[in-house]
Amino acid sequence: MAGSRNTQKDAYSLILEAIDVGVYKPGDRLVESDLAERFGVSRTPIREALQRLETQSLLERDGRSLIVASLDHNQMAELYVVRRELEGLAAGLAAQHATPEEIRVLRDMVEADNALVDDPTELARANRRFHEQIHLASHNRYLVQQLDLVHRTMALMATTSLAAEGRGEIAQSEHAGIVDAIEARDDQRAAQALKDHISIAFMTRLKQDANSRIKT
Amino acid sequence: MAGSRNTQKDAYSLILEAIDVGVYKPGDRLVESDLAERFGVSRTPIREALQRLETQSLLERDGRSLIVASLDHNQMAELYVVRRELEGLAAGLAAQHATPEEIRVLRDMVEADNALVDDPTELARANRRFHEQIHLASHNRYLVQQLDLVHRTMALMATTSLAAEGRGEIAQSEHAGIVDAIEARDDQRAAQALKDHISIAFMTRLKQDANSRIKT
DNA sequence: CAGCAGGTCAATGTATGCAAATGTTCTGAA
DNA sequence: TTCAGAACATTTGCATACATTGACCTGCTG
Repeated sequence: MAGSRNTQKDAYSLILEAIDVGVYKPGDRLVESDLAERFGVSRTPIREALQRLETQSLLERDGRSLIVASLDHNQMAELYVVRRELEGLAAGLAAQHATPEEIRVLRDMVEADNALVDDPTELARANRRFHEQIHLASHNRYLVQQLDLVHRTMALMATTSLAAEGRGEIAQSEHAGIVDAIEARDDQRAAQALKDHISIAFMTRLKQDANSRIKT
Repeated sequence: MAGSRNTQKDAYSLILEAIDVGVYKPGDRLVESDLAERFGVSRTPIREALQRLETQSLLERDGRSLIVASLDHNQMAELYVVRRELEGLAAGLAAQHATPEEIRVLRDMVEADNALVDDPTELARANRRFHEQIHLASHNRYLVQQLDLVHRTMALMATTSLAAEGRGEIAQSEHAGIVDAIEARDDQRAAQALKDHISIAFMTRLKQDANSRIKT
């Protein structure tokens, strides 16, 4: 009976979270009946959840069955190109449309997150919240939607670039610069700052990958 | 038995097409059992299709049931902002990564489409193919995916901007300019040309809407 | 006459059964 | 020993039956 924490969450969120946490890793096969049993529901809602995840390309077909999608180097590079552009757009729009309250929240977040620079896991979570706040400040629901998709896809990448030595501090100062630009209502600078931020994050990730390859 | 054109298409494509063609218009309620009967399948595949369409925000919930989403003025504006940016990115990437064959196909398309300037319906179809070809030429699967989403959402807008008087010819010359830039491998110019093209299309649509409002 | 309560009905959400397809393993022969 | 083929097991896809919930309609009461 230990596992019977029947939260009200639907199958979709449950599976998504399981992927996010790493219960299911890229390449793993997801069997409907297994999931149904694990979550204590029938196959029907599981099927629906799986199809939704497939349309978001978090899952992909391998023959007839579904496996957790994995990102090779090319896919990562392609994803970062799109992410860079969309995040840049979001920052620019945020500089134009964010309310004073939203900007204040961003500022507060940066300050609060300074305390987390030594905890990569928590920092990653905070980082996600920060970026999401910028997305919302763009006041463009389609942009928010598309960036959600991008970030969900990024969950397929094993590590966070914030785990890199010293990356936390630097990312924090970049965040501060982005908020400065938004506060100054300078959309060009905000967009550029966020694009640069993403580029650096990507480079950091590439270096991490290069290291882990050699270690293995 | 006339209606028994049992194409191999799945429920998802069938419903999508029905929305595209205008069988179901924004605001219409989609009832599972009706669709099941109409397409000669059970509710199960219909449900799955509906959920997929919902995650793509082509359908939205109204209470417990699903209706075809509709775009108000704000949503249209927001959508065009995102579209402009993504299409611009696609053109820039196409200028960098398109193969000579892909560029040749684009060039041929523009020439062939010159014959269609007086048939808005056909021109709209051709236009879609042209843009899709540019998306593919970007060689970025995530960008293609996101632009697919944008274009599907645009199906919710009633008219095509190509129906406007004289818009066909002008759009054609804009297309030619975009291909020129891609062929010259000038990604900046390609991106800007496509962005401008989208801006003009948006303005055209706004004017159309303004007219139809008064007429009504 | 208006508003509320109760009931009825229709549509959604869930479970389960069945058939078809796919992948796997075991056996037999070259 | 290896490869081919067939039987078998697993899993998906679809259909149908059942449960549940929300909406609407009617009738009663203030």
